[in-house]
Amino acid sequence: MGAPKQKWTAEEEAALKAGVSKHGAGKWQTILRDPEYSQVLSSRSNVDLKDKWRNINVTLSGLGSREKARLALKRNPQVPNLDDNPSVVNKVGSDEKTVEAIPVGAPSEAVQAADSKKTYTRLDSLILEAITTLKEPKGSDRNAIALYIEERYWAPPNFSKLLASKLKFMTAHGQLVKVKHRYRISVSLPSSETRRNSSLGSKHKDLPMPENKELKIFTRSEVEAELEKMKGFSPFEAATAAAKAVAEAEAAIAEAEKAAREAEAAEAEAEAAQVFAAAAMKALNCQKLRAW
DNA sequence: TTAGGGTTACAG
DNA sequence: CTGTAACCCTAA
Repeated sequence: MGAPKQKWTAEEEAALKAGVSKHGAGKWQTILRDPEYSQVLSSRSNVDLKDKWRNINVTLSGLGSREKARLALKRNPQVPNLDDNPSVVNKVGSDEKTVEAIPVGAPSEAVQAADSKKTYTRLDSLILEAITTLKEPKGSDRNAIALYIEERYWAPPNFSKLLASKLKFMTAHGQLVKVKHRYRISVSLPSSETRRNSSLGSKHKDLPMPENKELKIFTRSEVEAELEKMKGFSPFEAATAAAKAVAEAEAAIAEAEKAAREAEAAEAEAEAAQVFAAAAMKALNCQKLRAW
């Protein structure tokens, strides 16, 4: 009667996915309580979150005739809407500031959403989420984890390499348990301790836990949501949002590179951060030029 | 509160 | 008419 159907927006979906990445699937109340998401999801209940998450999963794995197209796109960058202009795609990592020409005087109210949506997600969280969601009694193998993340999120071309090194690292630190090519989540949560085995002795110098560093990983929905919002904005507003996003991406790169110097295990992550950031810049630039 | 099963509304 | 997504109900 009064309420026809409240379809989920891209923003809401993005918030949900981000929430699941951080708090884990099933912690709907926790996600809803998180001030970062409560704003976007204010009109949703915990049950709504649960249902939506189920829908996403069902559609993705259960071969909905609709998602088959998605599966086929695998390697293809997302956002089917705005097709990439081959003319603009290059020049990502190295040179830069394609955004310098952008007037930054635009009102900040436009970027409020970008502000609240801190998309800093750790690859660790994604891996844990994958294992948690897959719920395989014996654990999930690398391929299953990779497929999960690739389908649900946004994976770079060299993701396989990155994932392998990450899994190895997490296993070495006791976060994961590897048995016959299958990974399970270690019993105790990350908060406890990192099993500093003194008996091992050797030159082990108590690493500063490279895991503390945060990686910026966009989910498909997050990127889509951002672009969708920009479509409705004026060119100035869109440009401001794009500049902000690129700035964040560059910050993420700097962060990752710095960490890479401190811990050799972070090398792959620094590389990944560049790929993610590059793709984001490409997408945002493309949209920006369109609106301009 | 959450996980499932089931129902209704809407789009193709 | 069929499939999908939001919504609803109930058991654990």
